[in-house]
Amino acid sequence: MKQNRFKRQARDALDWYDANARDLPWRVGPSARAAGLRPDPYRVWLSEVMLQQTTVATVRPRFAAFVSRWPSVGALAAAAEDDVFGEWAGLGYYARARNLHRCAKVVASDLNGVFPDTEEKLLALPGVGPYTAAAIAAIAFDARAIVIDGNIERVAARLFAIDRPVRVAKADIRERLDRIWPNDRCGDFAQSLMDLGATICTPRKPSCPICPLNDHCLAAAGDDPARYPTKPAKPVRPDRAGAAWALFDGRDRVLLVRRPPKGLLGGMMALPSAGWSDHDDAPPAAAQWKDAGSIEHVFTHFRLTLTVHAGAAPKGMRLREGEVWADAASAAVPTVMRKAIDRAIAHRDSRNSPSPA
DNA sequence: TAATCGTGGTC
DNA sequence: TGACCAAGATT
Repeated sequence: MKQNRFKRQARDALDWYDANARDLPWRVGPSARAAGLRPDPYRVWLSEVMLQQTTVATVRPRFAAFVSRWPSVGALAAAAEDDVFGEWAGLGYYARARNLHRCAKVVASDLNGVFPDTEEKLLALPGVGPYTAAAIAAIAFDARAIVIDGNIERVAARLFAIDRPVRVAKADIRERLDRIWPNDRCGDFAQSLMDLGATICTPRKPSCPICPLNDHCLAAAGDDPARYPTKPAKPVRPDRAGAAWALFDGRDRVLLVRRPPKGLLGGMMALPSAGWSDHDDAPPAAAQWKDAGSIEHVFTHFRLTLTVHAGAAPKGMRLREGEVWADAASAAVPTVMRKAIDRAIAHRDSRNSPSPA
């Protein structure tokens, strides 16, 4: 297929994409794409939100679970917020789950269930920032939007040999990308650069010899393509410590409370805990607390050592406001809380049936 | 603007 | 083992 309407960089990337695009559940296949079929905006939006700072491998099964349970934006909008949080548990960045549900409600109620087809309107939706707005516009609607994610930023920094840190070179990168960006197949071009970044133009040890953009790449012409993009040094991660209390009833259930709607683990169910975030819970009432050991967890900006206390609920105990009993082994909670609950369960079981040393 | 916000995989 | 990294948004 001749594609003379494209600049050479775009033509080469698109040709490569036509032969090598990753098969992903939120995309349409090559034959459907050739027939002019576009992907479902709902699925594009959902995948883009899930993929924010999250790997394809992690998203794949979660995306399948979401679209199976909620096949349309209307279905998602009609869901209970708690069910959305439950499906999101373990995915991280929990503000995304809240904004996802808010966005679904806006689209379903105010926009008749139809996603906007322009960057500007998409940008107004909750949880949709500059990247996601451009990605949806380009991929779902083939609008001419310049899509810049971490992959494309890296590919561009190498293609144009941009020496300054990407933080300060953002406008320059956008300008240079604009010059080679096609006027149609914008979504495919964006995804071609993302696939290139994920499979060939990787952060470490890029496979320049097999790259379709090798002939155009200023970094590849130099002696160390991997030195682009330049990144500032990361700040050190401080240590924090706290306590969590796992109160069990007699039937393998554990007491959970809901975290405040904003901030760390916002809106998610969790063990009562204190001392490590800006929110402290009071310890529940137990006849006696036993030290169940501790767990470690690494967040984006600190490391946490959480001391876990395990106890049994007093007979006839009544739940206070916001407290619930949940099956300890299967409760939908953030990973740090899953570790803590598992630690408490292990402690309880080791006490009940000591294993041989 | 810079800080905040999770988690799992890789080398 | 620890540092880096992944289809960023919000305030």
